[in-house]
Amino acid sequence: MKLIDYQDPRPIYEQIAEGYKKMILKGALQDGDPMPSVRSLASTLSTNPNTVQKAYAQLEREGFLTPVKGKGNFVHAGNELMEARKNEIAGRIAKEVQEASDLGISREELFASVDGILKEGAK
Amino acid sequence: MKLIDYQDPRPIYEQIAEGYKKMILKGALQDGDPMPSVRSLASTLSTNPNTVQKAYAQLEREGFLTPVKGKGNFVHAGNELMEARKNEIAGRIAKEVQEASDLGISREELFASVDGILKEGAK
Amino acid sequence: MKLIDYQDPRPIYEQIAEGYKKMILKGALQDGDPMPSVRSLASTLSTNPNTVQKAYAQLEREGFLTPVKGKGNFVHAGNELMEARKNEIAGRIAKEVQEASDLGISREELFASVDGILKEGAK
Amino acid sequence: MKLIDYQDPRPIYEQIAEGYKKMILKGALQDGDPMPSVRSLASTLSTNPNTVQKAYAQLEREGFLTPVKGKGNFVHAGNELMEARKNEIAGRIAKEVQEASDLGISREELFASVDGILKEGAK
DNA sequence: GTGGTCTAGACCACT
DNA sequence: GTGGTCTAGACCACG
Repeated sequence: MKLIDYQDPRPIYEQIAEGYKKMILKGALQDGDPMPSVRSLASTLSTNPNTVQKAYAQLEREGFLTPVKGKGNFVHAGNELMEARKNEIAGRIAKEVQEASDLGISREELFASVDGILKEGAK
Repeated sequence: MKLIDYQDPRPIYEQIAEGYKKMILKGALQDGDPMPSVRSLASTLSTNPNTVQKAYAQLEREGFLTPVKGKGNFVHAGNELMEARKNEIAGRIAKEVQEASDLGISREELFASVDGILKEGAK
Repeated sequence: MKLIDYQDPRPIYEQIAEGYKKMILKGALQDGDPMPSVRSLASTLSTNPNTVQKAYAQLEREGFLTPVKGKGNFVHAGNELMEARKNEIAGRIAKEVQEASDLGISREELFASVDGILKEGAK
Repeated sequence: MKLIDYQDPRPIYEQIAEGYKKMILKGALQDGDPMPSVRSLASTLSTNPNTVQKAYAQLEREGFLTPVKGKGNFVHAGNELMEARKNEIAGRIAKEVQEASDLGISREELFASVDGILKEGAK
Protein backbone atom coordinates (compact mmCIF):
# COMPACT_ATOMS: atom_id res chain seq x y z
CA MET A 1 0.00 0.00 0.00
CA LYS A 2 1.27 3.41 -1.00
CA LEU A 3 1.21 5.60 2.06
CA ILE A 4 2.46 8.89 0.71
CA ASP A 5 1.40 10.71 -2.43
CA TYR A 6 3.27 13.94 -2.95
CA GLN A 7 0.60 15.14 -5.38
CA ASP A 8 -1.94 14.94 -2.60
CA PRO A 9 -2.49 18.39 -1.12
CA ARG A 10 -2.91 16.96 2.38
CA PRO A 11 0.08 17.10 4.70
CA ILE A 12 2.28 14.03 4.76
CA TYR A 13 1.65 13.25 8.43
CA GLU A 14 -2.07 13.16 7.76
CA GLN A 15 -1.66 10.82 4.82
CA ILE A 16 0.35 8.48 7.00
CA ALA A 17 -2.21 8.63 9.78
CA GLU A 18 -5.07 8.05 7.32
CA GLY A 19 -3.27 5.12 5.77
CA TYR A 20 -2.80 3.37 9.07
CA LYS A 21 -6.32 4.15 10.16
CA LYS A 22 -7.60 2.33 7.10
CA MET A 23 -5.30 -0.62 7.64
CA ILE A 24 -6.53 -0.95 11.21
CA LEU A 25 -10.19 -0.56 10.30
CA LYS A 26 -9.89 -3.10 7.50
CA GLY A 27 -8.38 -5.54 9.93
CA ALA A 28 -5.02 -5.68 8.20
CA LEU A 29 -3.56 -4.68 11.54
CA GLN A 30 -4.92 -6.38 14.62
CA ASP A 31 -5.25 -5.28 18.20
CA GLY A 32 -1.90 -5.51 19.94
CA ASP A 33 0.15 -5.60 16.76
CA PRO A 34 3.31 -3.54 17.00
CA MET A 35 3.62 -0.49 14.78
CA PRO A 36 6.90 0.08 13.00
CA SER A 37 9.17 2.25 15.12
CA VAL A 38 9.10 5.96 14.41
CA ARG A 39 12.62 5.95 13.07
CA SER A 40 12.29 2.86 10.96
CA LEU A 41 9.05 3.99 9.33
CA ALA A 42 10.58 7.38 8.67
CA SER A 43 13.48 5.70 6.93
CA THR A 44 11.17 3.38 4.97
CA LEU A 45 9.10 6.32 3.73
CA SER A 46 12.25 8.42 3.35
CA THR A 47 10.66 11.13 5.39
CA ASN A 48 11.56 12.79 8.66
CA PRO A 49 11.05 11.06 12.03
CA ASN A 50 9.24 14.16 13.27
CA THR A 51 6.68 13.77 10.53
CA VAL A 52 6.01 10.17 11.50
CA GLN A 53 5.88 11.21 15.12
CA LYS A 54 3.17 13.73 14.30
CA ALA A 55 1.18 11.06 12.48
CA TYR A 56 1.50 8.66 15.42
CA ALA A 57 0.51 11.41 17.85
CA GLN A 58 -2.67 11.97 15.88
CA LEU A 59 -3.44 8.26 15.75
CA GLU A 60 -2.92 8.07 19.49
CA ARG A 61 -5.31 10.98 20.10
CA GLU A 62 -7.92 9.23 18.01
CA GLY A 63 -7.46 6.00 19.93
CA PHE A 64 -5.90 3.88 17.19
CA LEU A 65 -2.66 3.17 18.97
CA THR A 66 -1.04 3.40 22.36
CA PRO A 67 2.64 4.12 22.87
CA VAL A 68 4.57 2.02 25.37
CA LYS A 69 7.63 3.77 26.67
CA GLY A 70 10.87 2.27 25.59
CA LYS A 71 9.02 -0.46 23.71
CA GLY A 72 7.19 1.12 20.80
CA ASN A 73 3.69 1.85 19.60
CA PHE A 74 0.98 -0.78 19.56
CA VAL A 75 -2.26 -1.01 17.62
CA HIS A 76 -5.51 -0.58 19.44
CA ALA A 77 -8.43 -1.94 17.45
CA GLY A 78 -11.98 -1.81 18.68
CA ASN A 79 -15.51 -1.74 17.37
CA GLU A 80 -16.12 1.78 18.70
CA LEU A 81 -13.56 3.00 16.17
CA MET A 82 -15.36 1.35 13.26
CA GLU A 83 -18.66 2.74 14.45
CA ALA A 84 -17.15 6.22 14.74
CA ARG A 85 -15.76 5.93 11.25
CA LYS A 86 -19.11 4.91 9.81
CA ASN A 87 -20.75 7.92 11.39
CA GLU A 88 -17.99 10.17 10.12
CA ILE A 89 -18.50 9.04 6.55
CA ALA A 90 -22.28 9.12 6.87
CA GLY A 91 -22.02 12.65 8.19
CA ARG A 92 -20.00 13.77 5.19
CA ILE A 93 -22.48 12.20 2.79
CA ALA A 94 -25.39 13.74 4.65
CA LYS A 95 -23.80 17.14 4.15
CA GLU A 96 -23.49 16.54 0.43
CA VAL A 97 -27.06 15.33 0.15
CA GLN A 98 -28.19 18.39 2.03
CA GLU A 99 -26.32 20.63 -0.35
CA ALA A 100 -27.74 18.90 -3.38
CA SER A 101 -31.22 19.17 -1.94
CA ASP A 102 -30.71 22.92 -1.48
CA LEU A 103 -29.99 23.06 -5.19
CA GLY A 104 -33.18 21.28 -6.01
CA ILE A 105 -31.65 17.88 -6.75
CA SER A 106 -33.73 15.11 -5.26
CA ARG A 107 -32.29 12.35 -3.14
CA GLU A 108 -33.31 9.77 -5.75
CA GLU A 109 -31.85 11.63 -8.69
CA LEU A 110 -28.60 12.09 -6.80
CA PHE A 111 -28.25 8.47 -5.70
CA ALA A 112 -28.96 7.37 -9.26
CA SER A 113 -25.96 9.42 -10.39
CA VAL A 114 -23.87 7.96 -7.58
CA ASP A 115 -24.74 4.42 -8.60
CA GLY A 116 -23.94 5.28 -12.18
CA ILE A 117 -20.49 6.47 -11.21
CA LEU A 118 -19.85 3.45 -9.01
CA LYS A 119 -20.84 1.04 -11.77
CA GLU A 120 -18.61 2.84 -14.21
CA GLY A 121 -15.68 2.60 -11.79
CA ALA A 122 -16.23 -1.14 -11.49
CA LYS A 123 -15.60 -1.73 -15.18
CA MET B 1 -26.42 34.33 3.70
CA LYS B 2 -23.16 34.08 5.58
CA LEU B 3 -20.37 33.90 3.03
CA ILE B 4 -17.35 33.54 5.28
CA ASP B 5 -16.87 31.19 8.21
CA TYR B 6 -13.51 31.55 9.89
CA GLN B 7 -13.98 28.18 11.59
CA ASP B 8 -14.04 26.59 8.16
CA PRO B 9 -10.63 25.19 7.27
CA ARG B 10 -11.03 26.14 3.60
CA PRO B 11 -9.39 29.32 2.37
CA ILE B 12 -11.55 32.43 2.38
CA TYR B 13 -11.44 32.91 -1.38
CA GLU B 14 -12.82 29.40 -1.88
CA GLN B 15 -15.65 30.02 0.54
CA ILE B 16 -16.60 33.17 -1.32
CA ALA B 17 -16.51 31.37 -4.67
CA GLU B 18 -18.57 28.51 -3.25
CA GLY B 19 -21.12 30.91 -1.85
CA TYR B 20 -21.67 32.60 -5.19
CA LYS B 21 -21.77 29.30 -7.01
CA LYS B 22 -24.66 28.24 -4.80
CA MET B 23 -26.49 31.51 -5.26
CA ILE B 24 -26.22 31.19 -9.01
CA LEU B 25 -27.26 27.55 -9.10
CA LYS B 26 -30.23 28.19 -6.83
CA GLY B 27 -31.34 30.94 -9.14
CA ALA B 28 -30.85 33.71 -6.60
CA LEU B 29 -28.58 35.29 -9.18
CA GLN B 30 -29.74 35.22 -12.79
CA ASP B 31 -27.84 35.15 -16.04
CA GLY B 32 -26.56 38.61 -16.85
CA ASP B 33 -26.83 39.98 -13.31
CA PRO B 34 -23.88 42.19 -12.40
CA MET B 35 -21.54 40.98 -9.68
CA PRO B 36 -20.51 43.47 -7.01
CA SER B 37 -17.20 45.13 -7.82
CA VAL B 38 -14.14 43.55 -6.30
CA ARG B 39 -13.49 46.52 -4.06
CA SER B 40 -17.05 46.91 -2.83
CA LEU B 41 -17.42 43.21 -2.05
CA ALA B 42 -14.09 43.22 -0.25
CA SER B 43 -15.28 46.11 1.87
CA THR B 44 -18.64 44.45 2.55
CA LEU B 45 -16.92 41.28 3.72
CA SER B 46 -14.19 43.28 5.43
CA THR B 47 -11.62 41.17 3.69
CA ASN B 48 -8.74 41.81 1.35
CA PRO B 49 -9.47 42.78 -2.30
CA ASN B 50 -6.83 40.25 -3.33
CA THR B 51 -8.96 37.56 -1.73
CA VAL B 52 -12.09 38.59 -3.64
CA GLN B 53 -10.07 38.83 -6.82
CA LYS B 54 -8.93 35.24 -6.32
CA ALA B 55 -12.53 34.10 -5.77
CA TYR B 56 -13.70 35.84 -8.96
CA ALA B 57 -10.85 34.30 -10.91
CA GLN B 58 -11.94 30.86 -9.78
CA LEU B 59 -15.58 31.56 -10.66
CA GLU B 60 -14.51 32.71 -14.09
CA ARG B 61 -12.39 29.60 -14.59
CA GLU B 62 -15.42 27.45 -13.79
CA GLY B 63 -17.65 29.43 -16.12
CA PHE B 64 -19.89 31.09 -13.56
CA LEU B 65 -19.06 34.63 -14.54
CA THR B 66 -17.61 36.60 -17.40
CA PRO B 67 -15.62 39.77 -16.95
CA VAL B 68 -16.42 42.72 -19.24
CA LYS B 69 -13.56 45.11 -19.54
CA GLY B 70 -14.28 48.48 -17.98
CA LYS B 71 -17.73 47.40 -16.84
CA GLY B 72 -17.28 44.69 -14.28
CA ASN B 73 -18.16 41.02 -13.87
CA PHE B 74 -21.44 39.48 -14.93
CA VAL B 75 -23.16 36.27 -13.94
CA HIS B 76 -23.29 33.45 -16.43
CA ALA B 77 -25.91 30.89 -15.58
CA GLY B 78 -26.66 27.85 -17.66
CA ASN B 79 -28.03 24.35 -17.37
CA GLU B 80 -24.65 22.77 -18.11
CA LEU B 81 -23.43 24.22 -14.84
CA MET B 82 -26.18 22.61 -12.81
CA GLU B 83 -25.54 19.28 -14.47
CA ALA B 84 -21.81 19.61 -13.78
CA ARG B 85 -22.56 20.41 -10.17
CA LYS B 86 -24.75 17.37 -9.73
CA ASN B 87 -22.02 15.18 -11.10
CA GLU B 88 -19.46 16.83 -8.88
CA ILE B 89 -21.51 16.10 -5.77
CA ALA B 90 -22.37 12.60 -6.92
CA GLY B 91 -18.67 11.99 -7.51
CA ARG B 92 -17.77 13.02 -3.99
CA ILE B 93 -20.47 10.79 -2.54
CA ALA B 94 -19.35 7.91 -4.71
CA LYS B 95 -15.87 8.29 -3.27
CA GLU B 96 -17.23 8.13 0.25
CA VAL B 97 -19.35 5.09 -0.53
CA GLN B 98 -16.30 3.44 -2.03
CA GLU B 99 -14.27 4.11 1.08
CA ALA B 100 -16.98 2.75 3.33
CA SER B 101 -17.28 -0.31 1.18
CA ASP B 102 -13.53 -0.89 1.48
CA LEU B 103 -14.06 -0.94 5.21
CA GLY B 104 -16.78 -3.53 4.96
CA ILE B 105 -19.69 -1.18 5.46
CA SER B 106 -22.53 -2.04 3.11
CA ARG B 107 -24.27 0.52 0.93
CA GLU B 108 -27.53 -0.10 2.78
CA GLU B 109 -26.06 0.21 6.25
CA LEU B 110 -24.34 3.43 5.26
CA PHE B 111 -27.39 5.05 3.68
CA ALA B 112 -29.41 4.11 6.75
CA SER B 113 -26.96 6.11 8.86
CA VAL B 114 -27.13 8.98 6.41
CA ASP B 115 -30.92 9.09 6.58
CA GLY B 116 -30.74 8.94 10.35
CA ILE B 117 -28.48 11.99 10.41
CA LEU B 118 -30.64 13.89 7.95
CA LYS B 119 -33.77 13.23 9.96
CA GLU B 120 -32.07 14.36 13.14
CA GLY B 121 -30.94 17.58 11.49
CA ALA B 122 -34.51 18.26 10.36
CA LYS B 123 -35.83 18.36 13.91
CA MET C 1 2.24 35.63 34.65
CA LYS C 2 5.15 33.26 34.30
CA LEU C 3 4.34 30.86 31.50
CA ILE C 4 7.39 28.62 31.47
CA ASP C 5 9.15 26.98 34.39
CA TYR C 6 12.16 24.98 33.33
CA GLN C 7 12.11 23.09 36.65
CA ASP C 8 8.65 21.80 35.77
CA PRO C 9 8.93 18.27 34.37
CA ARG C 10 6.08 18.91 31.94
CA PRO C 11 6.98 19.76 28.36
CA ILE C 12 7.21 23.45 27.54
CA TYR C 13 4.41 23.36 24.97
CA GLU C 14 2.07 21.93 27.58
CA GLN C 15 2.98 24.62 30.09
CA ILE C 16 2.24 27.28 27.51
CA ALA C 17 -1.08 25.67 26.61
CA GLU C 18 -2.02 25.29 30.29
CA GLY C 19 -1.11 28.89 31.00
CA TYR C 20 -3.34 30.21 28.27
CA LYS C 21 -6.14 27.85 29.20
CA LYS C 22 -6.14 29.35 32.69
CA MET C 23 -6.05 32.89 31.38
CA ILE C 24 -9.04 32.19 29.17
CA LEU C 25 -11.00 30.39 31.88
CA LYS C 26 -10.29 33.16 34.38
CA GLY C 27 -11.62 35.65 31.88
CA ALA C 28 -8.32 37.47 31.48
CA LEU C 29 -8.70 36.73 27.78
CA GLN C 30 -12.10 37.25 26.23
CA ASP C 31 -13.85 35.62 23.32
CA GLY C 32 -12.48 37.04 20.08
CA ASP C 33 -9.30 38.44 21.57
CA PRO C 34 -6.30 37.91 19.34
CA MET C 35 -3.56 35.61 20.57
CA PRO C 36 0.02 36.74 20.14
CA SER C 37 1.42 35.51 16.85
CA VAL C 38 3.35 32.26 16.95
CA ARG C 39 6.59 33.97 16.11
CA SER C 40 6.19 36.88 18.48
CA LEU C 41 5.25 34.69 21.44
CA ALA C 42 8.16 32.40 20.67
CA SER C 43 10.48 35.37 20.73
CA THR C 44 8.93 36.74 23.95
CA LEU C 45 9.37 33.39 25.69
CA SER C 46 12.74 32.92 24.02
CA THR C 47 11.62 29.53 22.80
CA ASN C 48 11.18 28.00 19.38
CA PRO C 49 8.22 28.88 17.10
CA ASN C 50 7.57 25.16 16.65
CA THR C 51 7.08 24.78 20.37
CA VAL C 52 4.53 27.58 20.46
CA GLN C 53 2.87 26.09 17.39
CA LYS C 54 2.47 22.80 19.23
CA ALA C 55 0.90 24.58 22.18
CA TYR C 56 -1.52 26.46 19.92
CA ALA C 57 -2.41 23.25 18.08
CA GLN C 58 -3.36 21.64 21.39
CA LEU C 59 -5.41 24.66 22.43
CA GLU C 60 -7.19 24.52 19.09
CA ARG C 61 -7.99 20.84 19.51
CA GLU C 62 -9.45 21.57 22.93
CA GLY C 63 -11.55 24.39 21.53
CA PHE C 64 -9.82 27.31 23.22
CA LEU C 65 -8.79 29.08 20.05
CA THR C 66 -9.39 29.13 16.35
CA PRO C 67 -6.73 29.98 13.79
CA VAL C 68 -7.61 32.32 10.95
CA LYS C 69 -5.40 31.88 7.97
CA GLY C 70 -3.14 34.80 7.28
CA LYS C 71 -4.59 36.70 10.22
CA GLY C 72 -3.63 34.91 13.41
CA ASN C 73 -5.17 32.90 16.22
CA PHE C 74 -8.20 34.11 18.13
CA VAL C 75 -9.55 33.19 21.54
CA HIS C 76 -12.71 31.15 21.76
CA ALA C 77 -14.24 31.38 25.23
CA GLY C 78 -17.42 29.58 26.17
CA ASN C 79 -19.19 28.18 29.20
CA GLU C 80 -18.86 24.61 27.98
CA LEU C 81 -15.10 24.96 28.45
CA MET C 82 -15.46 26.06 32.07
CA GLU C 83 -17.91 23.25 32.73
CA ALA C 84 -15.52 20.75 31.17
CA ARG C 85 -12.70 22.07 33.29
CA LYS C 86 -14.70 21.74 36.49
CA ASN C 87 -15.49 18.15 35.69
CA GLU C 88 -11.87 17.46 34.87
CA ILE C 89 -10.72 18.75 38.25
CA ALA C 90 -13.56 17.04 40.07
CA GLY C 91 -12.62 13.80 38.35
CA ARG C 92 -9.04 14.04 39.53
CA ILE C 93 -10.13 14.72 43.09
CA ALA C 94 -12.61 11.87 42.98
CA LYS C 95 -9.76 9.55 42.02
CA GLU C 96 -7.70 10.72 44.99
CA VAL C 97 -10.62 10.34 47.36
CA GLN C 98 -11.20 6.85 46.03
CA GLU C 99 -7.59 5.95 46.62
CA ALA C 100 -7.63 7.32 50.14
CA SER C 101 -10.81 5.42 50.86
CA ASP C 102 -9.14 2.20 49.69
CA LEU C 103 -6.49 2.87 52.31
CA GLY C 104 -9.07 3.23 55.03
CA ILE C 105 -8.98 7.02 55.22
CA SER C 106 -12.48 8.44 55.55
CA ARG C 107 -13.77 11.24 53.39
CA GLU C 108 -14.13 13.46 56.46
CA GLU C 109 -10.66 12.80 57.79
CA LEU C 110 -9.21 13.51 54.36
CA PHE C 111 -11.08 16.76 53.78
CA ALA C 112 -10.05 17.92 57.24
CA SER C 113 -6.42 17.48 56.20
CA VAL C 114 -7.10 19.31 52.96
CA ASP C 115 -8.64 22.25 54.77
CA GLY C 116 -5.72 22.30 57.15
CA ILE C 117 -3.29 22.56 54.26
CA LEU C 118 -5.34 25.24 52.52
CA LYS C 119 -5.53 27.36 55.68
CA GLU C 120 -1.80 27.01 56.16
CA GLY C 121 -1.15 28.15 52.61
CA ALA C 122 -3.32 31.23 53.20
CA LYS C 123 -1.10 32.48 55.99
CA MET D 1 -4.13 -6.83 41.36
CA LYS D 2 -2.97 -5.41 38.06
CA LEU D 3 0.40 -3.77 38.61
CA ILE D 4 1.16 -2.44 35.16
CA ASP D 5 -1.09 -0.48 32.84
CA TYR D 6 0.53 0.41 29.55
CA GLN D 7 -2.16 3.03 28.91
CA ASP D 8 -0.98 4.85 31.99
CA PRO D 9 1.37 7.64 31.02
CA ARG D 10 3.52 7.11 34.14
CA PRO D 11 6.71 5.10 33.79
CA ILE D 12 6.44 1.39 34.53
CA TYR D 13 8.82 1.49 37.47
CA GLU D 14 6.65 4.10 39.15
CA GLN D 15 3.53 2.04 38.62
CA ILE D 16 5.20 -0.96 40.21
CA ALA D 17 6.38 1.10 43.17
CA GLU D 18 2.91 2.63 43.55
CA GLY D 19 1.31 -0.79 43.47
CA TYR D 20 3.47 -2.12 46.27
CA LYS D 21 3.02 1.02 48.31
CA LYS D 22 -0.72 0.46 48.23
CA MET D 23 -0.42 -3.20 49.14
CA ILE D 24 1.74 -2.32 52.13
CA LEU D 25 -0.49 0.52 53.30
CA LYS D 26 -3.60 -1.60 52.97
CA GLY D 27 -1.98 -4.25 55.09
CA ALA D 28 -1.88 -6.84 52.33
CA LEU D 29 1.85 -6.98 52.97
CA GLN D 30 3.00 -6.96 56.58
CA ASP D 31 6.13 -5.67 58.21
CA GLY D 32 8.95 -8.12 57.68
CA ASP D 33 7.37 -9.91 54.74
CA PRO D 34 9.87 -10.76 52.00
CA MET D 35 9.57 -9.02 48.66
CA PRO D 36 9.83 -11.14 45.51
CA SER D 37 13.36 -11.13 44.11
CA VAL D 38 14.06 -8.59 41.41
CA ARG D 39 14.52 -11.27 38.79
CA SER D 40 11.42 -13.28 39.68
CA LEU D 41 9.19 -10.22 39.77
CA ALA D 42 10.61 -9.04 36.46
CA SER D 43 9.78 -12.39 34.95
CA THR D 44 6.26 -12.42 36.49
CA LEU D 45 5.55 -8.98 35.05
CA SER D 46 7.43 -9.84 31.86
CA THR D 47 9.33 -6.63 32.15
CA ASN D 48 12.98 -5.70 32.40
CA PRO D 49 14.89 -6.44 35.67
CA ASN D 50 16.31 -2.92 35.45
CA THR D 51 12.76 -1.59 35.69
CA VAL D 52 11.98 -3.61 38.81
CA GLN D 53 15.30 -2.57 40.30
CA LYS D 54 14.34 1.07 39.79
CA ALA D 55 10.98 0.50 41.48
CA TYR D 56 12.62 -1.16 44.49
CA ALA D 57 15.13 1.68 44.75
CA GLN D 58 12.28 4.15 44.93
CA LEU D 59 10.43 2.11 47.55
CA GLU D 60 13.60 1.94 49.63
CA ARG D 61 14.09 5.70 49.33
CA GLU D 62 10.58 6.22 50.66
CA GLY D 63 11.10 3.80 53.52
CA PHE D 64 8.77 1.04 52.37
CA LEU D 65 11.37 -1.66 52.21
CA THR D 66 14.84 -2.45 53.46
CA PRO D 67 17.35 -4.50 51.52
CA VAL D 68 19.26 -7.21 53.40
CA LYS D 69 22.47 -8.11 51.71
CA GLY D 70 22.53 -11.61 50.37
CA LYS D 71 18.95 -12.25 51.48
CA GLY D 72 16.71 -9.94 49.50
CA ASN D 73 14.33 -7.08 50.21
CA PHE D 74 11.91 -6.98 53.13
CA VAL D 75 8.81 -4.94 53.74
CA HIS D 76 8.91 -2.16 56.26
CA ALA D 77 5.46 -1.10 57.39
CA GLY D 78 4.82 1.59 59.97
CA ASN D 79 2.21 4.10 60.95
CA GLU D 80 4.37 7.06 59.93
CA LEU D 81 4.05 5.85 56.36
CA MET D 82 0.27 5.88 56.47
CA GLU D 83 0.27 9.35 57.95
CA ALA D 84 2.68 10.54 55.25
CA ARG D 85 0.47 9.04 52.60
CA LYS D 86 -2.60 10.77 53.90
CA ASN D 87 -0.81 14.09 53.81
CA GLU D 88 0.46 13.39 50.32
CA ILE D 89 -3.04 12.77 49.01
CA ALA D 90 -4.48 15.71 50.94
CA GLY D 91 -1.76 17.88 49.46
CA ARG D 92 -2.65 16.87 45.92
CA ILE D 93 -6.32 17.54 46.53
CA ALA D 94 -5.52 20.89 48.11
CA LYS D 95 -3.67 21.84 44.94
CA GLU D 96 -6.69 20.92 42.82
CA VAL D 97 -9.04 22.85 45.07
CA GLN D 98 -6.71 25.83 44.85
CA GLU D 99 -6.72 25.66 41.07
CA ALA D 100 -10.49 25.45 40.93
CA SER D 101 -10.79 28.35 43.31
CA ASP D 102 -8.51 30.43 41.05
CA LEU D 103 -10.99 29.76 38.28
CA GLY D 104 -13.89 30.95 40.40
CA ILE D 105 -15.27 27.53 41.26
CA SER D 106 -16.35 27.40 44.89
CA ARG D 107 -15.29 24.67 47.27
CA GLU D 108 -18.91 23.60 47.68
CA GLU D 109 -19.67 23.48 43.98
CA LEU D 110 -16.53 21.46 43.37
CA PHE D 111 -17.14 18.93 46.13
CA ALA D 112 -20.69 18.50 44.89
CA SER D 113 -19.29 17.48 41.50
CA VAL D 114 -16.83 15.15 43.20
CA ASP D 115 -19.58 13.43 45.16
CA GLY D 116 -21.61 13.14 41.99
CA ILE D 117 -18.76 11.37 40.25
CA LEU D 118 -18.11 9.08 43.20
CA LYS D 119 -21.75 8.07 43.41
CA GLU D 120 -21.87 7.37 39.70
CA GLY D 121 -18.76 5.18 39.95
CA ALA D 122 -20.40 3.20 42.77
CA LYS D 123 -23.29 2.08 40.58
C1' DG E 1 2.60 39.83 7.88
C1' DT E 2 0.17 35.22 9.40
C1' DG E 3 -0.25 29.94 10.44
C1' DG E 4 1.29 25.36 8.98
C1' DT E 5 4.43 21.82 7.38
C1' DC E 6 8.84 19.73 6.78
C1' DT E 7 13.89 18.66 7.45
C1' DA E 8 18.08 17.96 10.11
C1' DG E 9 20.09 17.08 14.12
C1' DA E 10 20.32 17.01 19.14
C1' DC E 11 18.88 15.56 23.89
C1' DC E 12 16.24 13.05 27.45
C1' DA E 13 13.77 9.35 29.99
C1' DC E 14 12.39 4.72 29.83
C1' DT E 15 13.17 -0.35 28.95
C1' DG F 1 16.83 0.12 21.32
C1' DT F 2 12.28 2.97 22.02
C1' DG F 3 9.09 7.38 22.06
C1' DG F 4 9.02 12.33 23.05
C1' DT F 5 10.64 17.05 23.12
C1' DC F 6 13.25 20.91 21.49
C1' DT F 7 16.05 23.94 18.34
C1' DA F 8 17.32 25.99 13.98
C1' DG F 9 16.19 27.06 9.69
C1' DA F 10 13.55 26.56 5.40
C1' DC F 11 9.35 26.58 2.46
C1' DC F 12 4.43 27.21 1.29
C1' DA F 13 -0.35 29.10 1.05
C1' DC F 14 -3.17 32.72 2.61
C1' DG F 15 -4.50 37.65 3.30
